[in-house]
Amino acid sequence: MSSVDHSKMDNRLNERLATSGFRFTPQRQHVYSVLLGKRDHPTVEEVFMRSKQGMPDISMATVYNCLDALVKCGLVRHVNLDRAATRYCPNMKEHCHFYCEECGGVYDIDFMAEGNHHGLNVPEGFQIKQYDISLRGLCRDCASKAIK
Amino acid sequence: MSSVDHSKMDNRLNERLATSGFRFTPQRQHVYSVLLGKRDHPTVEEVFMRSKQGMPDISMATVYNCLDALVKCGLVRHVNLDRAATRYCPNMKEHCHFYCEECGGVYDIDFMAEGNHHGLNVPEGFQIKQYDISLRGLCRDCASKAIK
DNA sequence: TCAATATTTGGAATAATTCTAAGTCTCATT
DNA sequence: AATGAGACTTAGAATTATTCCAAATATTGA
Repeated sequence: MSSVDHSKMDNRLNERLATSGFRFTPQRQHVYSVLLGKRDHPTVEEVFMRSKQGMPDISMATVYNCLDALVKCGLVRHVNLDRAATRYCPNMKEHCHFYCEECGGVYDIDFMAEGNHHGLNVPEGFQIKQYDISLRGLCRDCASKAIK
Repeated sequence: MSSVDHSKMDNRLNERLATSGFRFTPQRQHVYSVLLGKRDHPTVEEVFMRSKQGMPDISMATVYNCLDALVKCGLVRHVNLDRAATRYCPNMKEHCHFYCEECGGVYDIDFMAEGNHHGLNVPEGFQIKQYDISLRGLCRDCASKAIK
């Protein structure tokens, strides 16, 4: 038995894709399972390398396409931390990311009522030097145009 | 009289550069004044174009260098919102960024005790669809190595 | 099964960022 | 004021990330 429950994952994936108007394809299934398999916030390049192990003919363009579809249907988040390549994260629980300026590692940080840093459950020994909060959505003008 | 107080700005800039081990140069001064002049979160390309108006011989590499120096000495923040180019912001007050998915505009959002969205002063009519919080610093391993 | 259309593929094209080497400037020290 | 060391700027090449494109293929609903 693998670490990921495939039938359950596929149902979830199929449903989410469908409600966003996307089709269910082996490539999207595979890329999603790759993300679930190792939750280390890989770059597109890394997802591509890992995906090729089980699906040697998959192309880079398809990996981009799959990741975009997964983000658009709410199964994956994309994370922009520095000026380097975008990273991907299949953890959709409310959480934030800690980026280590020294080693480049990315860690998930949960929110907690009793967290040690204003509700953030920052692990012992981690030093926060800076934080950023960004919101996405529609500005007033675009929101009012969207209604019409 | 220009909209920016140059003597005051130069003092501030000179001091900050010096304490971070950087030199004060006309290019850094100019790039900083360009950022202060129009606070619309420009990309490097945009900063380059604007900088050339008052300093026609400045090069792209220098703009990158200047922006990096300004970020490192704490006068400017760099903002990564989507997969597009990095943007820059000279507002060092505590605030966060709102990115409009439709028009691509970027707006500063202040924190307020009486804010309407959990302490965020989101303007009337703006629709928040998603938010991201990211922290930067040192992870446990890198922090312990840094002490030695 | 069939048609319509979404997706995949590989490669080319574009865009963002970094690197390099040579010349120039700044600053501290004479 | 001259000098030397090192930081900075410049232009362009190189690299890296991402998007675009057109043809082939796969998926879905009728």
